[in-house]
Amino acid sequence: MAVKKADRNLDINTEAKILEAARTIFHKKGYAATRTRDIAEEAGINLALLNYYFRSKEKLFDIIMLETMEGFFQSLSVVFNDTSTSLEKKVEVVTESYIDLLLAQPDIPIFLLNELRTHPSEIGEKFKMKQIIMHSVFFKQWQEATKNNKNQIPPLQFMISLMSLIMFPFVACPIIKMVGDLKQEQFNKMMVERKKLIPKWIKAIMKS
Amino acid sequence: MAVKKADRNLDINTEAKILEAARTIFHKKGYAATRTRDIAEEAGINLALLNYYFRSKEKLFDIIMLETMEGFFQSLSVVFNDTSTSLEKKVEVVTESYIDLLLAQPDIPIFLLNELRTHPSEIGEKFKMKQIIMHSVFFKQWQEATKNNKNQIPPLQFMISLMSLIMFPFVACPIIKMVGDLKQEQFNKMMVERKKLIPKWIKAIMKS
DNA sequence: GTCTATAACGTGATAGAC
DNA sequence: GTCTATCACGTTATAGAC
Repeated sequence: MAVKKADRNLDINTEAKILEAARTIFHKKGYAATRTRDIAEEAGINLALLNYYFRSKEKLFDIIMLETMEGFFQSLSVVFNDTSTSLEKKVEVVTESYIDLLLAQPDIPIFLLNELRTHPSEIGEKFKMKQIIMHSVFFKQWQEATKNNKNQIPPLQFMISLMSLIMFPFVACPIIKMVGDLKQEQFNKMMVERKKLIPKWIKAIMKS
Repeated sequence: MAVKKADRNLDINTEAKILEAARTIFHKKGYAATRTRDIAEEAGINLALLNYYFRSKEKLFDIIMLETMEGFFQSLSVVFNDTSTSLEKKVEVVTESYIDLLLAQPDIPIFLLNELRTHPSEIGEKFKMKQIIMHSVFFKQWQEATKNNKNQIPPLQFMISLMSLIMFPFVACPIIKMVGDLKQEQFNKMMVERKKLIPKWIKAIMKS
């Protein structure tokens, strides 16, 4: 018997509803600008229930922050440590998968960067990002590929540049839309084009 | 007659002291996380005095937001519209001047980007950034220089990439310091090295 | 588990003396 | 102009009925 659902959340439990709402609001507005009332309303439940499940705004935020960082760095770790693909292929895959990820969730980068800066938390420190990135297969391949260049680019500089080209446009989205006079749809189309451009540019940089 | 000064602000007027304090705190924490009490304390004055001079937190913020945007885009506008320099020189100058600017005030980019995203204000709209950038001498020179390339890079894509390479490292500073295990001093040194790397990379990209 | 009502607290803003 | 004291309000968190 089909049941009409005004809200697709009706079939999941309350805890999950609150988590999904918290994710949405925190990502969009950041910790300080978020009110627990907004989250409760977004979840379609009462404010008291939020504290019943998660004790406090801070504890709820920590959960969202942790899962967001995990989700964000997991893709990177998987691609970077694939021993079966070439360096060039890795650049293509990481570009494409991150642009797809950010087209779906464009608020993630600035959320993470802003909270890491303004909202002191030990969660950031737990991540062994140094291990994930600086000791990855990707890095060894990159050093191998460039070891005969006359001016070898420092690995960290290269890594930062790749991530800059992929992520910064999403961070600067409001300004880019103003400068280029773009609607959201046109912005997204431009980011899809970037999937092809970035690997090409990276090749050019590596040969320089 | 020399006067001892525990605080270099003692010799400037109260309004200027409040503005300087507001700039510091807003840039560091953003609008929502800033309390007017913090600004008053930083300025070494009483909370009531802040409202006496600026009426409200919002009005004070608008002043800081406006001057910050002006300062940030002014450099760009000047460099981009210099008719006496070549395209390559412009890339060098804009890279160097912006990296110097951000070494002195590293919080500016993420402050601007985060506030433009989360804090609806009409100030952002006042800036004719489209005029400044898309109709600049820089852009005309760039189109001229690349018109014979087989795959001409769209101007906006190019512009975004240049700005990404310069600004994103400052936005991602906390993560970069974690990944690379760097102290602030080492991070700054790396950014100084980037002044030479970025123009070289941009040349490589233009030839691709 | 879920709600209503309210306590407890923090923050922006003002009144009024000096 | 500058301060102390306080108001007014919004927000987090809890008590207690159901």
